[in-house]
Amino acid sequence: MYEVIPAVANPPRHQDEHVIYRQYLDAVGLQGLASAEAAGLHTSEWYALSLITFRGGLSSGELATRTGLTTGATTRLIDRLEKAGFARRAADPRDRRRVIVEPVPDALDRIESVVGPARRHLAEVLAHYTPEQREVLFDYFARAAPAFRAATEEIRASTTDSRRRPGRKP
Amino acid sequence: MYEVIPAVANPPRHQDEHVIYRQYLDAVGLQGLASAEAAGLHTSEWYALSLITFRGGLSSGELATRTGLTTGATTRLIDRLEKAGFARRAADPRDRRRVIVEPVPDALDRIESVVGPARRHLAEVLAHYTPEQREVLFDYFARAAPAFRAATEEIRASTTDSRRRPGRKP
DNA sequence: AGCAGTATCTGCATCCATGCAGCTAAATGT
DNA sequence: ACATTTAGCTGCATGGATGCAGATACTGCT
Repeated sequence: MYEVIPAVANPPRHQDEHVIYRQYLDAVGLQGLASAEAAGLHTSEWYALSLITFRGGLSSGELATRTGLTTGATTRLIDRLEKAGFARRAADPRDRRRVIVEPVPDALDRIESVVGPARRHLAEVLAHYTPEQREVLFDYFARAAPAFRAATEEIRASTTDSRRRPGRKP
Repeated sequence: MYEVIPAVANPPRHQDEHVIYRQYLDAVGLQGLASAEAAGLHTSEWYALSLITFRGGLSSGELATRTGLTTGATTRLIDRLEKAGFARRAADPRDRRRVIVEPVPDALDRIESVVGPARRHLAEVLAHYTPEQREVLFDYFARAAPAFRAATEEIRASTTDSRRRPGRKP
């Protein structure tokens, strides 16, 4: 993550930070996974829901592109999200072929209510910083989010080869 | 997450922080997901690998408990991790029935090398804080990780009912 | 030694997400 | 008007993860 920084000085602290950060990211990731599962969402559904929530709405095709699924699979994915009440389809007035997938706010809150209680641990952690320190933390959160999104895009872009589905036959 | 704090004063900033934090967590989660996929890992595999990596090694049974899978499914899971080179089985000298699953360090580094480049975005973000500010940030990372792990456990514990596999029938 | 309990593995069946290919509706270009 | 392209949906087939139940190997107790 930041071994990019000139390695000239590589004091023990550096290594510590690396490990700490890695474990932190891992912990956040697992918590997200558990949350998704608690909401009854599979990975791709959670991923898709995040995307449409962040953008406020996405067309089926855009979603297909972003997730890397075929349009057919995406249709099914939207079906599932819709059935579970997390998203709904809306018509695009500009282009009547298109389908805009929107998040359903109530359902999102529903997730939050499932996950919220457990997150009091986080609240406790955040609570014991001074206002100035919180300032720093939230500055980081605000800056890091786009950075993570950029990293995600790069990682996904490089994963078109998908070692997981090797030429499965003609 | 921290709406637990007395809601008496609920200034706009509060709401902002909430949104910022949520989007941040989401971004981190998606990045993790993308990383896992880039490494050719499915959700449960990634989850399991994180667990054994954090603990340095876990028995098959413990892994089954933690993941919520049956022992049979866990065997298969370990098979896949082993085949992919991310973990290996080791004998427990104390109890020869048991199998200890250990992470393979090289494979972990392999993941890091796939994901690392994209994370330079994060490095850039972290780089522009002063040492004092970094101190605060890493203090948070170190404290938040266990908090997330605790939250994860609670969430999973409450998800035994799994609305996803409704009485599927004899 | 024998017996009960425990840890893991294996065979079988099932479920479900996904790819693929063809289809219809709508937009766009000539 | 007609042809072409684009967006999304549906039928069919496949693969892979998982549960379940029984098999096997080992431990610990008596």
